[in-house]
Amino acid sequence: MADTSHVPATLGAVRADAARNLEAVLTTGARMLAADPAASIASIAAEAGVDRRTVYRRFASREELLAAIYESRLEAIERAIEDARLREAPVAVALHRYVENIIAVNRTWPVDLARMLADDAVRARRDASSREVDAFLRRATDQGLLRSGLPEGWASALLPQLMHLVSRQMPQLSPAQAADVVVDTLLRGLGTS
Amino acid sequence: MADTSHVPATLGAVRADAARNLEAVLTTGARMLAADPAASIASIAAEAGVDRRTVYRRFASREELLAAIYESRLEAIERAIEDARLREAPVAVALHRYVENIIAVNRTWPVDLARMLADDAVRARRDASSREVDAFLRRATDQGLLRSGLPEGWASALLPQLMHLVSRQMPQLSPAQAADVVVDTLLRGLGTS
DNA sequence: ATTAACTGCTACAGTGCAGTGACATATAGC
DNA sequence: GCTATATGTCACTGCACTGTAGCAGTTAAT
Repeated sequence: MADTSHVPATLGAVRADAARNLEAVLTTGARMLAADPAASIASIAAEAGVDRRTVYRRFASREELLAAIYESRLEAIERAIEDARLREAPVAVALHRYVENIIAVNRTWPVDLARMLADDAVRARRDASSREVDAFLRRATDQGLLRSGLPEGWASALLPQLMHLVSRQMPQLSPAQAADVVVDTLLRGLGTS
Repeated sequence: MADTSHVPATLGAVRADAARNLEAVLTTGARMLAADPAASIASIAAEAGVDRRTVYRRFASREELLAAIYESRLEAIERAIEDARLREAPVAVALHRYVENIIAVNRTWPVDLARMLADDAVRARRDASSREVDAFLRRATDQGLLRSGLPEGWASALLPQLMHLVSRQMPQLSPAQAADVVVDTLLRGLGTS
């Protein structure tokens, strides 16, 4: 699930255990920062089973660790969109596939992007993904899957929120089952009656 | 909107300007803590237009300030539930009224209760309110307003999320208009088809 | 007008966390 | 087994925030 492609090339040849540690720090960090954005590096390191100093050997600063975590989420989101083929696939298929993918992303990288939007590069990538989804939602509306006349931006705001909610609140559901619930609620709630 | 009934009785006779400052600190604090839960007392005081020391004259510690803010939100929620008459009023009426009230609460006290659930007293009050709403949702289901067979807890989780979303994301809508959107989405999404 | 309450300002100690350096130890790959 | 690489540990500095103290100035209520 997690990859290390955002790690500088000079670290490409790290040992297997080092790579494991790196991944543990990233995913554990994502989980802890989602629960408490002020989580200290010491607590993240402890939870990930490594020494605080080890984290600093990988990441020059707290800021860099956060950047790596958000980078992981951003990349996972971009892969999720690509895999769903939002532009070409039939809207009903693409919607379900996208939702299922994002739910998996939300569970692995539960961090909230909102805290990183100050960074222009992050914001640009997030906006690009958002535009992609917005375009898809317009296509869904044109094809009659969603009804028109809804408040501006309501569908765009509701969809991520539904996915976020089901990701956190319904851990007993598999991503596919959770996607069923989200899609059903969305299509009934915003669909052509 | 904001009251001071949670302030100890010994402060009941504060001067008018002092009461204004107190209210400013509470509402500004709620707004800033919602945006950044680690906001310092100094920054909250500055934003509220008072000295940091003044905050400490009202609240013995940061913890107490937070408690007062969450208390304000809790109380506002309880008033919102009472006013909606969830047990007696016709379900459609009660639902809209409740949603509209909570949206107003969310905009005045946008803090997330999740951070205070460690406190048993807070948790108990939140749970009591939640039970009240859950009972109402069951009544709505019995009367055919919501359909049965939905995943366990889905309606209970979705409703607050919809209200939260519309409170933050659609500031241009009045509470009544925002309530229209939420109720419409909820009833179509979870209603008897 | 007088008084009591309230506020602003400066300075201070205590604390926890970020980030760094040096050195000892452990381990994967040869 | 040897070596390079990665990790653990201790010890330190710097910084931001919490919480406290005293004093001077301001303002609401009588």
